[in-house]
Amino acid sequence: MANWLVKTEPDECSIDDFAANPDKPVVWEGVRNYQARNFLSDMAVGDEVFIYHSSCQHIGIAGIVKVVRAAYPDPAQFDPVSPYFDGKSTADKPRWQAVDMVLVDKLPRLLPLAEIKSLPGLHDLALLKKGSRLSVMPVSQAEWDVILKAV
DNA sequence: GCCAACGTTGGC
DNA sequence: GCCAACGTTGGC
Repeated sequence: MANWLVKTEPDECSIDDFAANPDKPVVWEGVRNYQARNFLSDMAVGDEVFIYHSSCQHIGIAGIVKVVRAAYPDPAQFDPVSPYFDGKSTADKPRWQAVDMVLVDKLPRLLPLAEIKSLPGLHDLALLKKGSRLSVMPVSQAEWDVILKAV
């Protein structure tokens, strides 16, 4: 059992998209970075994940979702119409992975980035590392607890 | 819109 | 294998 954080632009997919249809798994596709992909592959069913809204007006952690289907080949990589299409990917040798997730809770308030930065014990969190662009990252139990407590 | 930081590509 | 050029990320 592990915890994670994923970034998303809310215009693309926000916590409200999870909340709008709580029984329908959201396909977390389009991750096109190898390190992030490897973390996706490490996710297990039942793992809980912070949803982080980036590149938007209200930047921060918006809610919690959980994995309901572990990593499988990202369907978008085979779809020529998709912006995530990858011509170098084949069915027997897929490059990219997706997971399915559903809502656990929308946080009662969005926890802003500035506030996350002020919390103790998060120095190792990739989110706060200078220049880090990692979009899928592990969150330790201690880090998870610190963040949750601050909400 | 700016720009620093990063990852990927491709020529050599 | 090196590294310059390029495209992308993402906070401000």
